[in-house]
Amino acid sequence: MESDFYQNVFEVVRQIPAGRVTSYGAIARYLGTAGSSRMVGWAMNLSHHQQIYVPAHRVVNRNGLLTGKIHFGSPVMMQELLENEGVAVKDDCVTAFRELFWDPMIELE
DNA sequence: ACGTTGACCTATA
DNA sequence: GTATAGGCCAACG
Repeated sequence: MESDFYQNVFEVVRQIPAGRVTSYGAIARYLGTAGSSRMVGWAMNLSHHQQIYVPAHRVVNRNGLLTGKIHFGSPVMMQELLENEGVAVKDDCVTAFRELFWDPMIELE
């Protein structure tokens, strides 16, 4: 099924442990849609429509920048959520992003 | 139906 | 290491 792509994205994002962050490209690559990372972003956009809660705040871009904070309703909500989970965020960027990076291809293998 | 936009990434200069 | 260009597929107007 084609829509499985989104469901898979939501599932992977849901598997992200608290205090951890990942990138759209990592998920896209894990799903085999490497190069089309934008689709992951669209999936996140639909995540708000999902009945289940999707920790989209744990998903950031390759630079660790909170690009999608605007889509959370409040630009500070995403940062607050991350800080609440123990993720240090400065200037809308994850400080220890490299340390907190969670790769589904490695973690989930 | 066509054109533009978008929560991005990789490559080249 | 920074800057610019291209590519990707789907949804919105």
